[in-house]
Amino acid sequence: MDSKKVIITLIKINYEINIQLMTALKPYGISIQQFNVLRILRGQKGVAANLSTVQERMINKMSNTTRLIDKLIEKSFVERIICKENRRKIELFITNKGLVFLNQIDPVIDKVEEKMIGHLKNQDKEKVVSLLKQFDFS
Amino acid sequence: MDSKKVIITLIKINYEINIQLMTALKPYGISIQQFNVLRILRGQKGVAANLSTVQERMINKMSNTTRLIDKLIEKSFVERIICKENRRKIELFITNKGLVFLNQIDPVIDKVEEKMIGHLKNQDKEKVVSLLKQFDFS
DNA sequence: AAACAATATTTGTTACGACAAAAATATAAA
DNA sequence: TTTATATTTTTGTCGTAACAAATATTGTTT
Repeated sequence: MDSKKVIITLIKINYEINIQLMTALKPYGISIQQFNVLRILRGQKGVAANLSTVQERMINKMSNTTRLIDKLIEKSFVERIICKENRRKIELFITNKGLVFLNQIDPVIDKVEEKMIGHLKNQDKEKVVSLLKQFDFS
Repeated sequence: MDSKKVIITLIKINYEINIQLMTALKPYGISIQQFNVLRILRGQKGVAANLSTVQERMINKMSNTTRLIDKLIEKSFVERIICKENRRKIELFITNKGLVFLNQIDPVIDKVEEKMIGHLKNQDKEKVVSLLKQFDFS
C-alpha cells in the first residue's frame, strides 16, 4: 500500500473528528482549543499553572497561548495572576465558573467520542494506537 | 481501551504529520493547502476546473478557496479565467510554471511520507487504513 | 418583462496556528 | 555595579478555517 494513501486517510479522519468535536462544542460557545486549555487547568487540581506549563501540555505547541487564555479570562473561566516569586511568570487557575462549565461539557464530548469509535472492539482501538505510534517523526 | 485515548493519539499524530509536511515545504515558500490545490489542478490534465470542483476535492471543504487561489495566482502558478458559457463560474488552470514547481516538490513530499511510515509493513498500512475507515462520522 | 429562486463566487469577520521580535524580569559574569 | 545572557510572556504579522452575508449571474415562474 501507498504511504501517501495512509497519510491522506489519516488527515481526512482527523478533519472529520475535528468537525464532530467543533459541532458538539458550538452550542456552548467555546472552541476546541479553549476547551483543551480548560481541561489542562482543571488537571492542575488547584495548583497554579504557568503559561509555559500549559503550552507544554497543549497539542499545538506553537499556538498563541496568551491570547487563547485572554479569551477564557473574558469568559471568567480562568484567572491570571502575576507570580510573586518570579514576576516574569504568571499563574493560571480555572475558576469555579470554569469548572462548572467544563463538567457540563465533558459528557457531551464523551458522547461524541463514543459515537465515533465506541463501536470498535477494544482490540481494534489498541491496534490503531499501537500502529499510529509506529509513525516516525524524528 | 478508552475512546478518548484513541482520538487524542490520532490528533497528535496528525499534528506531527502536519509539522513534517510544513517543514518540508517551507524552503519552497508554499503552504500545504496551496500545494494541495496545485495537485488538484494538475490532476485535471489541462481541463479547466471550477472553484467548486476544487473545493469538493479539498480536504477542508470550508476553507476559503478564492483567497487560497489568489495566492497561487500571485505566484503565477495558476490562471483564472471567467467562464464564457456561465459568467458566474471561473475556470482555473495550473500554469507551466506551476507544473514545473509541483514536479520539483513531489519527490520531497514523497520522501517525507516514506520517512514517516515507509518502514511499516504493507499489512500494517492496510490495517491502519481499514481501522480508520471504521470511524463513524454520521 | 418583472419578480423570484437558484447557483457560483467573493468579501468580511472572528479565531487560531506559526513564527519572529519585543518587552520585562531574573540570573550570572566581568 | 554594570553588562551580558537567559527566561518568560506579550505583541505583531501573515496564512488559513469556519462561517455568514453580499454580489453577480442565470434560470424559472407569473
